[in-house]
Amino acid sequence: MSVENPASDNDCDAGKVNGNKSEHVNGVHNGYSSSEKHKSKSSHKSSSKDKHRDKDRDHKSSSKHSSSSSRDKDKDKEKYSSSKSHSSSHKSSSKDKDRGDHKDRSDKNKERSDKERDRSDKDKHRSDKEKHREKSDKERSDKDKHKHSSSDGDKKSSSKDKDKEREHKSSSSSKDKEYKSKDRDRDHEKDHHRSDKHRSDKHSSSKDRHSSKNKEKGSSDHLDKIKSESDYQECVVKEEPMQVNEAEVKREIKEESEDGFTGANTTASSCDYSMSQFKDEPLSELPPEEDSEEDTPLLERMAAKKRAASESEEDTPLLQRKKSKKKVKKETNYDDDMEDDDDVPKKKKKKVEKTRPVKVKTETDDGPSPTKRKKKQEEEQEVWKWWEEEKKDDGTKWTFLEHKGPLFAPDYEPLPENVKFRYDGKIIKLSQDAEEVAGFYARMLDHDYTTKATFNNNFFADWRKVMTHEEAKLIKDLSKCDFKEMSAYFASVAEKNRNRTKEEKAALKAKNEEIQKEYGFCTIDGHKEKIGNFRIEPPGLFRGRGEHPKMGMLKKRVMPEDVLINCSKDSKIPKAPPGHKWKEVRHDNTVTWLASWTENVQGQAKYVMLNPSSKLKGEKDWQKYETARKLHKCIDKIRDTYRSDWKAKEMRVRQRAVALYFIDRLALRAGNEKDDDQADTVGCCSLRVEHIQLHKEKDGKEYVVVFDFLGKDSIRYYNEVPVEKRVFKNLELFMENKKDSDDLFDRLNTQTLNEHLKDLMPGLTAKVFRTYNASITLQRQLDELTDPDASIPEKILAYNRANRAVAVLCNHQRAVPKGHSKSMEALKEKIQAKRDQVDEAEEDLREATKAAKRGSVKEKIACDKKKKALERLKEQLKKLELQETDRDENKTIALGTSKLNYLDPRISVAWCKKHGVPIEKIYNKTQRDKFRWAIDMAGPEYIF
DNA sequence: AGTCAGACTTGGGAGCAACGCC
DNA sequence: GGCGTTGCTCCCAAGTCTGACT
Repeated sequence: MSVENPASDNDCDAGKVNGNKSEHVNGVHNGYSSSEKHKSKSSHKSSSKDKHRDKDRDHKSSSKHSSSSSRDKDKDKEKYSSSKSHSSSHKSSSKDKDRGDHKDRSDKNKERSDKERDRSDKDKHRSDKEKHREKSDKERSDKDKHKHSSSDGDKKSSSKDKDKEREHKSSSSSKDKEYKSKDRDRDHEKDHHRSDKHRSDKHSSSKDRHSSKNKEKGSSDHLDKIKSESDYQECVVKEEPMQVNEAEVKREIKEESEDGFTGANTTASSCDYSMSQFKDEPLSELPPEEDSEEDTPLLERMAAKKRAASESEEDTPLLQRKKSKKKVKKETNYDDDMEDDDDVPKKKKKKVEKTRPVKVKTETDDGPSPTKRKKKQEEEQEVWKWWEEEKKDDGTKWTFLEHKGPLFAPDYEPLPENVKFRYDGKIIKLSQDAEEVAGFYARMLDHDYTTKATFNNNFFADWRKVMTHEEAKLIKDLSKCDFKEMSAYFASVAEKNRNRTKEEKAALKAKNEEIQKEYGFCTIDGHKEKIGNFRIEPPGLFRGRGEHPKMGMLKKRVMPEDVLINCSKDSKIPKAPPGHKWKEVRHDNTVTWLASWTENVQGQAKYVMLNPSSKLKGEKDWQKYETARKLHKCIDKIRDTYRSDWKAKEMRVRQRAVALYFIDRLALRAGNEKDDDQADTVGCCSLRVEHIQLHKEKDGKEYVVVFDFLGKDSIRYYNEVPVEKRVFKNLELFMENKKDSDDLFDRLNTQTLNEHLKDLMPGLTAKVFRTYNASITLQRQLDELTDPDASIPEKILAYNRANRAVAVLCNHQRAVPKGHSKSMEALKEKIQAKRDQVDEAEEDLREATKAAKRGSVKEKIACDKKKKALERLKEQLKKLELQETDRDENKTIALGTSKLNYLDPRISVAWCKKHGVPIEKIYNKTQRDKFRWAIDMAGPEYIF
């Protein structure tokens, strides 16, 4: 198939509107009879999507501005900078948008209530919509029928999915050809639609936006590549077949199936792409095209070959290690060994002697200074080596649990008499409840939130609810309220707190430690463990992220009467505060929470749970990484499966396959459906047509998909990804006859996706791909970037770069730290000063060398000294320069999340041990506590 | 089969303590 | 010891996923 259309022409497809929008909205449940409740929800959703579309436009146009401004700022950046400018630009843009959005918001609120009214009407119309949907499907197939007289398969696609499934099972493989020719014909068709007016405003503006972004992007860089993995295609298509690896692949697959892999039938043979083509380039890890030192494609390919060769052996060292450690002879059963190794969290085959708490000496390299000694002592605390114990498999989380219950927020302290609240210029003495809530708002007066209409409206409505009758009668307009004195008072209190004397601070610290001691620990199965959040959330105003419709609502004070306590029957039951009682005391050992309550704003349950260093959390974490490692073993098979599914006859299967490809390759989140009373954010399954743009050619690359949407926490995901032609064609197909606000994957949801994944591998869910790809990326980046002969600071920089690559892959962004530019300037000055010193020292050395040549022993000694001084200075300079690079590269990327949640800690531990880097340089105290199991068990040869 | 509540993980930001430099 | 900076901890919102219920 040849490329027939210029790049932008795909845009028009999204605009080819016909048919009823809810056809597609409801498509997820296509063909199944749904409950009335569901029906109304679905139809409801379609109107909300119009709203979303408007919102998204706002968001997009504002992002255009910011990207160009940040372009100027970031002009002089070296590597990595371009991808960051995207992210930073987005953050500022969404803030800008927030400020100018009030009107919009109230309109939307209105729209929402209209929607509520319309809901019942929509229910009525639903059956009509279903008819429309069927009609539309039929139209599609009719169209195809025109083109291909033999396309009987597609006629069937107009009927319900179940029927289709049945029919397709019996239909022949000729349908593949059909699809191919349909694809071709759709290309033709799109040519006709080029002048379609739907391409117009939105698309031209978005094109502008993207072109500005491209400029901003500048030359491609390492991290961008990791994120966009732009040469995935190149790898797949151009990579030389590797004979040796292919053999290994076959062996591995055989082993996998022997291992009990019960995946769906992979039809690799019928696939256009042979396995060897991508065996060596897992989706997560692609050789950059044209980058500097560490990124040459040739090198990468060589590394990939090396990797592939070593991958097949990867478990052996581990096994050997384990065997030698345990001195257990298990030579006869390979599978058993494997399980022993990999499924430890699930079951330990060999019963390990139950460990008592032991003093664990941590791996510090600290010097003997008093403070450090103290620190060291703290680290030598009692540690429960739970990972050496046998794991229970019966679903119970504990047998004994005792704790003090949660700590409640302090009671409200009324304002001093001299702090006044004014309404319409007049001093008003508020009742205590009204004053407390007013205080919540006054505290946030300087915050962006109070410029948002939604926030203000919600706050005011809830505030009025706690007012006395008289207050409510009087206070009717928020704009007439003057909270300034209150705000100033809170600011002064904060100031005073900051300036507390040493003694006051010490007293406060002691008090907090006391509280921590009393409430911060629990006893679980004979061990004392730290609790994560023993404080009940204090009342305040709800701060939803992004455009949250409930922002500003009052989060009420939680009372003991709202709280459930969970502990064991035979424990000392915690006492409710005097004069109060618990809502309930239960003894449920199948859950891990100690206390819970339901928060009033969203009606969500909140829990008091254990600290990440605890057994319960650690075990779960360990298991998570083991599942990801299991995925590593069958990832090729799974990739084969979804690639062959791109050609499936059923739309449902095709959509699932393409979605899975995105989840795997781009580490997208699953994307559950959301209600209208939450911010409009999406993940893979909930992507809408408006969130992607298709370009047959963009910046010299073929079949580019541009993703632009708000993900979790309303953080923007923007990525231009060249995809394989088949994916591209499928996307065109999915977008056909849909509106911008329609679901891209209308036959897919997270439940069905995860069900499918479970069939491919037990325990597999969409989330596992993120963990897997993050961890494997770290491991490979570390292999690639670490120079064994480099200094420790250089190695740490390499580690941070590898970590950064993962953060970019997972789209973990942060706002540029407040004082960033200032601190960078200071650092630059420092570097310049050091350079001057180096120059001076060089000059000194030159003269000293001259003198030494003709001079005495004394002068030679002086020369040596100068030499050493120069070396020292150069080293210092290098360290500073590394610091500069590291800090700047980190400007808009948040490393913490990936480090804490996605990277198998054993990879980092092994790397530290292998390269002689102290673990403290990578993990701080808290992180070391959390990952103690990994630090203890991983040797330098550990492989993910 | 669909829906929903419950349980748990993931996520960025605010605030403050600790650190390092002068 | 003062001050600026860094990094840690806490906070709590927002996801994912499961399993019970209808």
